[in-house]
Amino acid sequence: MTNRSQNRAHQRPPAAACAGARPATLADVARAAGTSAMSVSMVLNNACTTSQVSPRTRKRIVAAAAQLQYRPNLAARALANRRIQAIGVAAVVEGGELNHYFLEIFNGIIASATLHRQNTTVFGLHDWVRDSIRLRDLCDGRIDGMILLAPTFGCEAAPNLPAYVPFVSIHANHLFPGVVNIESAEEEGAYALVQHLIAHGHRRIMHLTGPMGLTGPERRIRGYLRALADARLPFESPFLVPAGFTTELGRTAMRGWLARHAGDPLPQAVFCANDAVAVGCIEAFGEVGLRVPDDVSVAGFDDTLAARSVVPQLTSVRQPLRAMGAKAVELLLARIHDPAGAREAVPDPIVLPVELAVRASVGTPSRVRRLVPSR
Amino acid sequence: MTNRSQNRAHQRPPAAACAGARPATLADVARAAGTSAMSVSMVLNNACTTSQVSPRTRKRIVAAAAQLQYRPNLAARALANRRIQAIGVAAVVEGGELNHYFLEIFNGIIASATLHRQNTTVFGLHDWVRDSIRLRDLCDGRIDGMILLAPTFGCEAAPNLPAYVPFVSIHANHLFPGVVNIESAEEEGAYALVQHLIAHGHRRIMHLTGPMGLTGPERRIRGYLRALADARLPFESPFLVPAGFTTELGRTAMRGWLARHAGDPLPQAVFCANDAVAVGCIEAFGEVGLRVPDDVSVAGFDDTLAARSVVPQLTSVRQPLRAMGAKAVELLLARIHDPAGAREAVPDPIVLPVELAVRASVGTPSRVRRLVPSR
DNA sequence: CTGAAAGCGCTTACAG
DNA sequence: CTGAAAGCGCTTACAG
Repeated sequence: MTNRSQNRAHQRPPAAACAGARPATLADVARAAGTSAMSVSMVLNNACTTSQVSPRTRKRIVAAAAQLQYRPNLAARALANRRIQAIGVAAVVEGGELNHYFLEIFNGIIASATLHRQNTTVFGLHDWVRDSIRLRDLCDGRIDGMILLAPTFGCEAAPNLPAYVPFVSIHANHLFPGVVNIESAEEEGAYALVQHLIAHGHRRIMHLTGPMGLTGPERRIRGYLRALADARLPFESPFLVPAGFTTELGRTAMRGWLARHAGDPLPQAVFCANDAVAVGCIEAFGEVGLRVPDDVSVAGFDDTLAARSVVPQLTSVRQPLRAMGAKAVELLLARIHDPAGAREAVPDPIVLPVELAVRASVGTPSRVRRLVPSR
Repeated sequence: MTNRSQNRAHQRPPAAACAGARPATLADVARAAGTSAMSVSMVLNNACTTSQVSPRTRKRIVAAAAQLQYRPNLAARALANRRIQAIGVAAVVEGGELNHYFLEIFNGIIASATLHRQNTTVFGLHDWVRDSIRLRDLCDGRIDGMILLAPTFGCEAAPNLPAYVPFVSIHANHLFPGVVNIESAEEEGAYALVQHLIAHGHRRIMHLTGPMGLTGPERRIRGYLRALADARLPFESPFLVPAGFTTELGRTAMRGWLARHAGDPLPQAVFCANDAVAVGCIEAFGEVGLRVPDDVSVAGFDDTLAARSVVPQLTSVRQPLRAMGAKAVELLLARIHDPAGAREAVPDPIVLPVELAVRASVGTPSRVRRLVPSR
């Protein structure tokens, strides 16, 4: 008995079905079945080389494997196969946390990955540009491919991605050569949402924007402007208010606007860059006694869990985040299996449709309201 | 040139810093530096065997490794070291999604794991008991240890965990021999919360419970009952309402109660089993025109993102979910590094303190309200 | 100071 | 039908 297995023997009080202190290897199974490791490997993998194994031997092998609770060692298998059956997911951890947006997409990724028997490894980055090297260092055999969640490299700082690992991005801010990007029809979604507000009779429609310089927020602004123009509503620049992508920033932006515009006519409806911002916006209105949707309508974007966790629930634009995650996994696996072929078959970027999620936070316009300056 | 590297050469249009179509190996670096693989391994790992390497050789090795963008292959390393530098996180995917509770704990796990340079692999299970075998099959070298998130095996169905992989659980429903469980002071939290409601003047306090048969919900009920008793408030059984752990179930439970008890005095405050339930509860009140906190106070539990994403924000019991995730990683790593030793040093279960998160959803009691039956 | 060699546990041509 | 052998890319005693 080696020193190693002695240590292991002490690891835990003898469990019920503890078949041994050390996992069984192929050689162990071969020995128990009175055959060679090769035959065991063939049988257990249903491999279909020229070689065949007799039913008798096969039966003995299966029995021995079950008896020893044999599980092929993943590291050894990965080394021999040059595939580790795992995909990576890289996302930026903002303010120490992965957010709702991540959670939704990740749910799609993990469902699809599990279906395809792939492991999913999550990498939390601090900053896309600064962690570009880490991204590259992660390509050391621990994953077969990687999904980049909303990467925001500028054109000037293209990521240094190795050529021998396939990448797929979701909501990338820029397109990278060789990396398929999965997007959604954000401009159309924003357009439809604002049109919806207009159909409810709203005329003075504010937009709290996302962070500037990013593709997503810009598309939402374009949809907003186009919907106003098509409805022949005037664009009023005080109604285009920079916010960000968090509840905090939404609250601050709306609060600030109310303070600066005391006495001015309030917006009848606010289209927010995402659901989190909408929540902050509703809070800011609440602070000055305005109720949603009675006094003012508010709408979000993304339709994350947050949209359904607010009272009233948010009218929002449903991005197919789960589907986007699942799609990313499928594209990635196609490339992993056929690095040369899968490339041309796919349009780049892939754009998935969005749809309006109509809920309670949008009502009909109330009479013109203003905040009394003294308040 | 082998067939394999030919394929790889076509994988992507020539990238800027593409150092080669195939990742460099230790042998490649050794060749470039004019030395042996062993010396390269020693230098790159700062290994401290008896062996030494001269500064000149060392310099050549470092230069060659950088030039070739050498990254040690993880699978090969894992095979040689019997450690793959990864931990697993197993959680049940309910209704196709990982929830807020998962997200919070996972944020703690990934932060700590990243700090310790460990990969984090997420396994989505459908059912603890049915997937018990899958859990075992995952222990095939792909992870060095595993964290079980809120496992709910009954005593009758103890999981079949292999002895050679360490496990740590968080909020386990039962304790397993050899698995440290990390908990939080849920009963005390519930007690403090109800005490808080009482201090605000509430007397008729309802509790919407979590799923029956689980430790967490039971502890919350005990805290609730004890707080009532200590304040010499009568326990009224219609005020102990079974719900569940989702917004849906919270809404349904509250709605149902209101329908069944039309004309009865309403609760002044509702203590909900978690934040999601509280959101559902607020919605149900909203449907019959009752406002929170003006007409009725509502409090949650857990203090997940949901608690801060509702308007009004929820008074809740803050569970240190992030800290629990981080703690789990640390305990697990201690066991991985010292399977024999780390065991006794640690109390089991570990109980972390909770604290009250006071927000806007709890106010002072309004006069006695009843719903008109006709409504 | 340096390197040849064995071994980690698999897979896969290849030769009986 | 069956198995000995080489190889995947590392690490680590061990012998110069």
